[in-house]
Amino acid sequence: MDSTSTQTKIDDITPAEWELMRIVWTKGSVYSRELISLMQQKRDWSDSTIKTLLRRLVQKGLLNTEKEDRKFKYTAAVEEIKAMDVTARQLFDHLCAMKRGQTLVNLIDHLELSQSDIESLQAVLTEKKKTAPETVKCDCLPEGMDETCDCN
Amino acid sequence: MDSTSTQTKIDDITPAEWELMRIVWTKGSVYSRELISLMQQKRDWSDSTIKTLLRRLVQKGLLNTEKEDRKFKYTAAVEEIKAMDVTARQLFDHLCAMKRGQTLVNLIDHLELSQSDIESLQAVLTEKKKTAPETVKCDCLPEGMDETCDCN
DNA sequence: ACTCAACGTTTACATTTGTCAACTCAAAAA
DNA sequence: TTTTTGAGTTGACAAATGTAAACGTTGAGT
Repeated sequence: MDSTSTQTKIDDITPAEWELMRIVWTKGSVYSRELISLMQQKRDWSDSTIKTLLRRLVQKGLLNTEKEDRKFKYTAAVEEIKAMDVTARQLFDHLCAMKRGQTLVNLIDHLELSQSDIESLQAVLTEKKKTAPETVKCDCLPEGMDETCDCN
Repeated sequence: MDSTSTQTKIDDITPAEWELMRIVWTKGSVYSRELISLMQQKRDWSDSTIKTLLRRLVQKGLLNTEKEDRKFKYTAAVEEIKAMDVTARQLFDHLCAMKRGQTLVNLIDHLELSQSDIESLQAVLTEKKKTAPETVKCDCLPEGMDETCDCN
């Protein structure tokens, strides 16, 4: 992956970068100055730090810049929902397949969701239930070694 | 945080470390040899690499060791579900509060869940719906700046 | 025309993470 | 007893990440 590559590394957003991306996604497009001041109201980061993060985000293909006067206007190069989906899936890939459901239950129990979020979730679950398997096997051990799994 | 600290860094499990932890959690307790051979059936990592990861996991307080003969028996120092929960919450903390529901919908749609997982999810949702707010506000911008939010 | 403030660019540096090779020791085998 | 081998320990190193100072350029104000 050379520096000329404009490959989007959507699956590689660091925590610090998420914070900036959220602002960009929410505002649609922002100038660095605005970004910096908004960011500094949430985190105690220096201007420099933020500029560096911005530069890296552009390199990673997550932000686009448009020169306007002397300054740059930043806009997201990837959809917020897309980034969220990729990241969430990535995380769940690390979890034992057998325990993903429980993790979701705990997560949902902990999150604040709106009435309509809940309705959408119920809808997708109803649909999913029609073809859901009776059980999902643990996939923590190498292929063909499932018998050894002590999963409770 | 000095090296003598045995503080459990449960919120700081790297991808490579997850792979090892999964094996430990699934098997309950394992000797490094077994761990290494199981791991090598999934990843092309050298013995050394795995030993290093193991060492770091012990340092982080995620694995416990028990000397038996010359070798160590490794056991998880934290519960799998606990680690999963913490990690999942951490991830969702990075996402716009307003779009967490949609992300969950997409995630659930993509995961393979068992009948009972789905039932548990439906149960928790039914319960949650009773007190769920009508809407959840975007929390991407600094406090008191919500009005500026362009969230769709 | 001169100076300063605002922006972007370069450098820098400590940590963390992914990956290993080399080394030490004692148990096991020859 | 000498050798081999399996386990754990050290040292290394590059890339990624968090953080930030210093520097260069140019438009705006004096």
